[in-house]
Amino acid sequence: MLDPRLIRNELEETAQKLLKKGATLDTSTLAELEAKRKSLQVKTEQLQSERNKSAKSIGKAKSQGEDVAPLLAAVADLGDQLKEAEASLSETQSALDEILMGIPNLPHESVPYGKSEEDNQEVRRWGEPKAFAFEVKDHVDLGAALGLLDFETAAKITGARFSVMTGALAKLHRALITFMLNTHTKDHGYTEIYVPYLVNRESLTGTGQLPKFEGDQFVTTSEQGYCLIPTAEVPITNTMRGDILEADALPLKYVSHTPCFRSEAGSYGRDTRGMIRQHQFEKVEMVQFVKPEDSYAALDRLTEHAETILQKLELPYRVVNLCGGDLGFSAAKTYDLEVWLPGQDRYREISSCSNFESFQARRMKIRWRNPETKKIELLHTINGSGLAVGRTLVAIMENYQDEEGRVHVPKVLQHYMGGIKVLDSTV
RNA sequence: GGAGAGGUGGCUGAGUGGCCGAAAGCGGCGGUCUUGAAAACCGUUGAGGGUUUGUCCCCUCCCAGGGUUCGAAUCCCUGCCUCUCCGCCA
Repeated sequence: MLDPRLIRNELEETAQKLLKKGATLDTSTLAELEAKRKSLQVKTEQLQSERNKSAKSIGKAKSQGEDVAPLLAAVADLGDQLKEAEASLSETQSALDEILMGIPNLPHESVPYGKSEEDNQEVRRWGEPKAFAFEVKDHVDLGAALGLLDFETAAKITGARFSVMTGALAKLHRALITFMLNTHTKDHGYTEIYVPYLVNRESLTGTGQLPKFEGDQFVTTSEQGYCLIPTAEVPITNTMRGDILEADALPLKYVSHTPCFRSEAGSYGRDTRGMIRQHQFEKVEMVQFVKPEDSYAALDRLTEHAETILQKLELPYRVVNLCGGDLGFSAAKTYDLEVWLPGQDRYREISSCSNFESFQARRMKIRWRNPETKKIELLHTINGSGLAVGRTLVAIMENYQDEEGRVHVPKVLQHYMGGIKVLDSTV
């Protein structure tokens, strides 16, 4: 959520900034509602004050044994007036809140202008896409030939956009998770955390998936209406919901492996082949709670932490600064890591590292005591994938294939694989 | 699933209709003392919002949402959560 003060005092400038993100504000409706809220609030508080005063004097009179009947008569209709005023105030306030909760975060000034993926700005590249002396296969063909990756069976069990992995491929998938978690906990100072995979609606509202993106979630029909997490960002960030953190506890850095569930509504026909876009996938996620002044430096560090995984796996990638139009709802700035996929002859997103500034913290009331101002202030949240495990597996399969259709195991993963160095039809 | 107890400020914990935004203790902060520190003593210390930018006033908040009442932390209803015992279970 944006600071309501921006809507009150800097409405036009805010609307202007949101254009970069491709969002338009209905400024006249907002201004109207805000004016209404103001007058209703003043009126309501006046009535409340009156009620408090009269209640107090009645109490005093009663304790002195005076006749309170005339006093009671004087406030007879106050209750109804107050009830009415409170009702219209809360009505106006919720109308305002509903709009406010649907306004995306403002983009940081360093975010480039643009409408889509095409306009993202390449920041840097690492590694050189390998030149293959043979016709490369994509991961689907490689996996099928090895007999380790099976989409038909997944479709039978469940439906489209699911996969079944067996044997050494399933093991490699698991090895990746352990490798990533170990790297972030040992080398990058993150605390591993295990969280629920079903969350309530407050949590999804806190990080920004609700109310606007209900259609993207898998909602259960349980009594509580729990939702499957679309990313570990949701449960991890919400661990601190409503908390006030001490300055010396910051930054807090958490890493977690969870499955992620996404309905992929609206992506029909995109990436229908293979494991790139699934309803269920594993992800290792890093989340940090940081002081506002540190958040952009922390975003750079966190992005590097994600890059480290790709570098250790020796997978070529590039970093892009997302343009305004491609930026997510809650993000002020996002770096995407895109890994080279020989099967597609292009770079594909494998991690998304974002600074949300105080946008999520305001929704969740996550605050800290600032020793300098001696005040309680909102902190900043940042997070990033480190990495999307399924896509990393795809990248390994395609980048480490050989002419015989075998897949070599990256050096850093070999000791997680119990000595298996090559995935061929015998493993 | 059955039975019971309970949710109060950073923490512990008192408060069963008005004098309660809330005792007391701990913690935090400031001070006295001290070469410095500790101890002791004194003082201070919740959050959000409105109005105003005048620390002057006002409002809201004692799990959440309703209700009763002139007046609710306190009474009633619903929900959520925690704890104890029994049952069941990975």
